[in-house]
Amino acid sequence: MEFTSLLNTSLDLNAKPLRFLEDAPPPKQELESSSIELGRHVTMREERSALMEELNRVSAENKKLTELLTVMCENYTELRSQLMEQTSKNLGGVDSNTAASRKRKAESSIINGNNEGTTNIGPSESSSSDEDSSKKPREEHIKAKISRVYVRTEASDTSLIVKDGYQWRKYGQKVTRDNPCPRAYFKCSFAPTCPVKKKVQRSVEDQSIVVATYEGEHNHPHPTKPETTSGSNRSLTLGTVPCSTSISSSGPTITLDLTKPKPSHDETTSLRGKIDAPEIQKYLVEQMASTLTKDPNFKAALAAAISGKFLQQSN
DNA sequence: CGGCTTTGACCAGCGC
DNA sequence: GCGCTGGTCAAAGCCG
Repeated sequence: MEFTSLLNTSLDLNAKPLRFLEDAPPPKQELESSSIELGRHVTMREERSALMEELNRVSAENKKLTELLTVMCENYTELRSQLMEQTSKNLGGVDSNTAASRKRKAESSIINGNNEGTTNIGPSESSSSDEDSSKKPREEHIKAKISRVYVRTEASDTSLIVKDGYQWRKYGQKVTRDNPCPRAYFKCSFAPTCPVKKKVQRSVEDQSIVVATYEGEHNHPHPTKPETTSGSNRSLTLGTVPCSTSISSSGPTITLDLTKPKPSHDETTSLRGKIDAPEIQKYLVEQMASTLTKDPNFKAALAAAISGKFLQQSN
């Protein structure tokens, strides 16, 4: 998703820190000398009021950022739903042979270096696509249909259920060699002919993260009503809006996936109210922070921006 | 009673 | 060829 086309995500480091440096009371030594110069006219009350003012400004900015995040999520939701509709229109029928056939070799080449075995949660595990980009077009066809979703749940929650709005039927569970946590296999049961499969397994390194791997594309519209997976409410979601971070197979893009279950027209409006709930906002911020801090690209960009600002300031 | 989950058995790919 | 492994099948049991 092209968030950058919707929002200016550049780091505006001038916003807080520099203004803070300008407005905030000077360091202790300077404060002493300046207070001497000013004849001790700077009272503690003035200092406090300045701090309060700064605090209010930061709070307002925080609120503004929260609203920005909400808008961003809504835009993403809308775009994704549009994409899903277009995809379902263009791909009315999906080649079921590729989904049904046992293609362990091709699959392992796709999954290798991704999450299998290493289970690195972060952008370094961008999926497979880069490694195999020089290989056969058939693999490109397959990889286009494989996506990965990371969902943070409680580590104590042993259920491998990821609510995404679709209806899934569990057809198997297996303990794999690389991961002591069992892997669950699901088929889409919303439409009998739907070839989509889903594998759900906990991450080795962080058991609070559940990795859901989707294979294939739904050949039916998204259920209008949010479905509870397998009729169970055991999965950890926030009300009816399961929030998850997802890393698509098409690249290392990190997205905040709020489309599961995808809201319908009237639900889109109600989504705003759900997102406005404090617990949702808190969770969103946590998810965002978690995702961003795990992204080396973000860290590098942040470090470059900060160092750049320091250099600029020193000059 | 229908749909779902569980779980052991089976199958196929892969490496040695 | 054999063993290991991941993926799937299908019977049995559970549940609303």
